Amino acid sequence: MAGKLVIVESPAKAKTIGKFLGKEYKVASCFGHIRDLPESGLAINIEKNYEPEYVISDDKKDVVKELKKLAKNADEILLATDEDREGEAISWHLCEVLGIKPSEAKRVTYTEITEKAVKHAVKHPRKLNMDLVNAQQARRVLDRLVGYEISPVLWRKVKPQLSAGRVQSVAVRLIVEREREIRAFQPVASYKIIAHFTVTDPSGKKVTFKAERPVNFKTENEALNFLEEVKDAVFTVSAIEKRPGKRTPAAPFTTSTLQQEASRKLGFPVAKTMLVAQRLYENGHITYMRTDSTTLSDFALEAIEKEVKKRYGKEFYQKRQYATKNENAQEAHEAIRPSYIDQVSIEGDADDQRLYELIWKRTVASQMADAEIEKTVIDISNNKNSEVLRAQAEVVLFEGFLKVYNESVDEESEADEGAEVMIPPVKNGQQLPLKEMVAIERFTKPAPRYTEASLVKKLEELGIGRPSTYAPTISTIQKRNYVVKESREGVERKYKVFTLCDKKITSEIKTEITGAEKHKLFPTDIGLLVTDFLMENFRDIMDYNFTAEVEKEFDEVALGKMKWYKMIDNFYKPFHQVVETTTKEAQRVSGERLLGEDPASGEPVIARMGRYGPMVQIGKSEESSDKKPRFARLKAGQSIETITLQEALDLFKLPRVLGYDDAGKEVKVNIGRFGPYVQVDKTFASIPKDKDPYTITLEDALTLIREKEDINANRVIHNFEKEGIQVLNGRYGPYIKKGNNNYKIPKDKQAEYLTLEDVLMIIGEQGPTNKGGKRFFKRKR
DNA sequence: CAGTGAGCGAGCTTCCGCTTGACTT
Repeated sequence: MAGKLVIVESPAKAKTIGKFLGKEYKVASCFGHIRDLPESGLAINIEKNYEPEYVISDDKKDVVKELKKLAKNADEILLATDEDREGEAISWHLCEVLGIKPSEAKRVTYTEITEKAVKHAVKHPRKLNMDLVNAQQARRVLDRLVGYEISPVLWRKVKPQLSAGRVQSVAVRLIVEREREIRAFQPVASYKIIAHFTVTDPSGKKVTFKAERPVNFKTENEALNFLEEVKDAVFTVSAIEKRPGKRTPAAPFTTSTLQQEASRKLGFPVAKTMLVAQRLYENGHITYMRTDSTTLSDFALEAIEKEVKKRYGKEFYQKRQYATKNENAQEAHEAIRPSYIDQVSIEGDADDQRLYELIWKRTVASQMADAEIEKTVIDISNNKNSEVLRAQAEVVLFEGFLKVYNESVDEESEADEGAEVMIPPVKNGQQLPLKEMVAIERFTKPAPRYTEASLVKKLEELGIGRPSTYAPTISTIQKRNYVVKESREGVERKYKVFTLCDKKITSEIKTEITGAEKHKLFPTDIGLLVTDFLMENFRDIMDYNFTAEVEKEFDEVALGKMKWYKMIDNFYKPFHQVVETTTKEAQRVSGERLLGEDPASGEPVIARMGRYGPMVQIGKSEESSDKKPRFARLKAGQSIETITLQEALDLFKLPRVLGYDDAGKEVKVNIGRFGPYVQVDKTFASIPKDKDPYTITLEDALTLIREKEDINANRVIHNFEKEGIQVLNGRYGPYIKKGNNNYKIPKDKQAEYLTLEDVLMIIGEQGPTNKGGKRFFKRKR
């Protein structure tokens, strides 16, 4: 049955468009890129104008087979991939694979997925834009050259298995530099003056409100002097100012802003946001979730107008167009919005519903009126000096979009000490009885550490990365162990408070917790080391403007003003030279730091990067003597750059013998590759996070060992020694193990009653579930 | 799973952007 074949990228989109076009058209999906450079090897022919070698990706073999079949039976093929650089390239790859001459390809694009737009689009195909395709090839080749030439340098000079890339290395640099800023930060103390006044409101009720000195006093002395001066002062209202203001709603969601808001409002990590959004998209609840555009289609605008007027009244409606801020935006999709605005809520689990609700509110609010605000500022003077205290309050006169949605901000503002937002009506010249005044010591704060979402925001501002890669980039830099997401407990800090009450001044020292962090990104030692190395040797690539600059050149290629391989050549020649000289001349780096002398032996104590991570050692291996240095690995949260001599020496308290069990065997505690553990004979038991290997009691350690022995005793269900096959109890229930391969036990069989014949049959029928161990899982990444 | 901190190694590791799977050592 001949017909027309339309190829789009996403299967969910194929379904929607298929409905619009009817039986005459077959709409299929190619699931994104179908070909790419092979994973291993450079696969770029430097001599032949950087000709890339493309292969069909393993996971796309079936897709391509299916598309070929459909193409053979079609009398017309329409390439309807996304309208951006990558989409154009995907269409070109489809041509190459399906045997279509690029000059004869029929390229279809539309900006809005409505029946009218799509039907019009398939009737008016254009030609393939080879300049745009070449800009994509340049992008792809550049990324491969950068990644696959710098990474091996790191293997030789720092540590095997490391990676570098145009996006990830800069992301790590941001975190490294922020951390160094924070470490170097010296808090500066100052004194904040807060006064509380009590007045009687018209109904006769006593109301207390707060006023502050706009600027803090620099020193304790100044603050105390001020309190002394005003001890007997009379306070009066010296000015009242009312200022109208307004607030404007935020633009509809892009991938980046959705990730930020879901993080702030719902506490989602970016990967979770994308997972949930994907589900909402596949179920037809929202538009595409990987987008850099804030544009709403005419269809959506109309629906939102109707919804706002119906739900809130027409004074709440205001039509708005949002220009996309990001210069790099490709705008192949709409903003992220509900597919059907009249659906306020959807079916699904709690996460689905919360994210949908967020998207609904943001979308609707974006087409609503400004909120009108009245800001009141009251100045309070006294008769003892010229200082002015200020009380501020905000009243919302008209809610506007705030009725639906209010965007959050990144930095949690300082905890307000019992602030009274409402100010009772007071008159100019009115005397105000002082209830209490405090001078409280405050400290300046360093720039905040990045969260996953605030890092995405920063990357987007720099034009680095794309909506489809923000979440994967964040997980890559964590997987490579350049960065860890952690919560850390703060430290106690003392601060002074002077209180003026009933004409007496009292002083007090209080403590607060400072520097506590929740789910923030911290660089690891290897992240610090690699960033320093790259900054030293590949400063151009690490420049925050590198991507923006090459993007300009990709644009030149896309406009046909420059040949793509010429552009790459201009970059590669000097770049490769740097790779060569760095490989030849750069020293191996280990971040070695001398901490001091071991008081017991007089040997030097050194912190450095070892083969298995950051470590400290006492003594050096000298060729002349056969004395061996002692080693210990750093604990989580410790860093080569900041560890002190004492902290380093403490690490050598392990391994230690806690005592002996009933049978007189040694109970040992140590920290291994997988964390702290207790050992008796050949039984190892991990020490759970809530216990410390330095302080764990013999009793607790023995309990852990007994529990572990129990598990071990129940581990082996059957052992067919001759055949080298075992039936074992694993983390996910019983399984069969032969050599390094594992096999599932069919659901209708009970592990206990399996005979050797049963087991052999299962092995014969099944492929191993893990394909010989590591490889299988590595590939999935 | 589990000590390590290498001089002689074999062979391997790695990028960024498009898109969704299939189901567990």
